[in-house]
Amino acid sequence: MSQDLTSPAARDPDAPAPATSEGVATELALAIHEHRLAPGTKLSEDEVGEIFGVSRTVIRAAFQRLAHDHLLVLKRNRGAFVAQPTAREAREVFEARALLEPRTARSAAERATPADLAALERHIRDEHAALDAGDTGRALRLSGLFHVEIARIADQDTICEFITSLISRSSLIISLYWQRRTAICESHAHDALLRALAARDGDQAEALMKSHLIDLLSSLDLHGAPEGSPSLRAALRRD
Amino acid sequence: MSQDLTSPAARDPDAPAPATSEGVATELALAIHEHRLAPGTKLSEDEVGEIFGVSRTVIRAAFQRLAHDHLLVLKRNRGAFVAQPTAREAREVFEARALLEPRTARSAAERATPADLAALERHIRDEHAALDAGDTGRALRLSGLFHVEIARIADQDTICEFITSLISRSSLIISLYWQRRTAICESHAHDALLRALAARDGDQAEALMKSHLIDLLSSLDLHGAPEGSPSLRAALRRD
DNA sequence: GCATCAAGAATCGTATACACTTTCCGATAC
DNA sequence: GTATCGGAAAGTGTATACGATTCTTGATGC
Repeated sequence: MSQDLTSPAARDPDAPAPATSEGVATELALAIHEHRLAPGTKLSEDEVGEIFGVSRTVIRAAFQRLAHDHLLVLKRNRGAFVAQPTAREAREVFEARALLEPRTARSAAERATPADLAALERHIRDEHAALDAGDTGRALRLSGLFHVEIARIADQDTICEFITSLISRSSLIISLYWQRRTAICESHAHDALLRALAARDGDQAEALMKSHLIDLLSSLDLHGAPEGSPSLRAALRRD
Repeated sequence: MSQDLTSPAARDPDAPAPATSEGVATELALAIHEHRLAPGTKLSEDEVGEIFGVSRTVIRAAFQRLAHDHLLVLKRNRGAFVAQPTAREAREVFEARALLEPRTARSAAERATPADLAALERHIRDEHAALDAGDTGRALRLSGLFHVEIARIADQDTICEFITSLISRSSLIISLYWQRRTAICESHAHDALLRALAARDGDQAEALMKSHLIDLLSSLDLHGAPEGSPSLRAALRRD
């Protein structure tokens, strides 16, 4: 429906087919994160099932998983829609990140191995490359993965899971509320974080992460209506 | 299987039937929280479906939801088992609670209305009553609900959701690792928290919550093998 | 007597079928 | 011309059926 899940860019031709609910969920999450599926888009079970070559049973399981992560909203007897976070929800997500991520960055600084640091550096390089190539969707996703990687380094699975979920939602939030005028992306903040981690400086890593999150939140415009096409359509169709 | 989901105590006879996956999930979660379903117990789809009078389709959805909350563990082609949190997982859950709950208690202190305080007081009364009645399962569940209620008062849905999930897991953890010798339950800590909230004292609420969580964690025995029947059974049956 | 292996039963994974709800669209009344 | 009502179409909710995997159990060989 309107979005091209079938295009070569959306589905890797090498991968034969996910065929599993987890695979479908991952694929759909990727499409949402990279903004190929716009907030408010309705996902039909039949249609998605046909695209992935599986029955509605598998699709429904994938939808349920994504709904639990707040990437989709399920409306009984009406279907699944890509979530449209409200301004309030956006503030709450960043509030939660502010509670979790700074302390996690400190732990990461204390535990990071050379391999970890190399992985982070690679993330930053990829992010810059995507930006230069003009692929902002991919750049934003990689930017989020940088945060997830830090949480992983901290070696706290439970907190890492929460942070992963929050960053996943942040991706949607940014696509709705990002102010284009601040074109200078936050890459420098990630560079500084990496340096703090490499220096094993927990204090600085915590402080940097804290201010980075504040910067991120302040770069959003949470006062006006959400950006993009959905605002009009959603208003008219009252979903 | 072994546990009595069919007993009057397990299923309210007044309620005709949940019939929905959410209802089944709630009912099963309650049974796990009150330790009527022991960690490691296998839940058969057919059996649970027959008990609740619905098909496996509904049951599977409920299982998936509970697995996402770490109350169940799904093993492909083998079935659903009540989770058995490891000592490491227990530490992680309390680590996450330590990051989230103190600051949330502060917010709650700043926002609590008289109605909120009354609800908290009621929770404490119910908890004491359950303890006096010897129903420790119910008492522990109410003790957890006290924390959830504080998160709800803080009016942060996202964080509240995380805390709810963490407390849900804590219930399982406590059932596995609780040391019986500390019989004096934590009721006094809740009383003190309530007083801090009533006094609008955010600083004290935050401090009290922090120390309360430390006390809780230290009352667990995370060194030996998990308590209760599962330890032996699990060792023999190597799940 | 013990281990190994195979056939059967039990259970899960997926697809399909049917019932019910929602939505859409056209006809009718005002 | 507008609003309201009714029926058809589309889509979701649930149950059932069938294939695949795992577990059990009894027989066989060493």
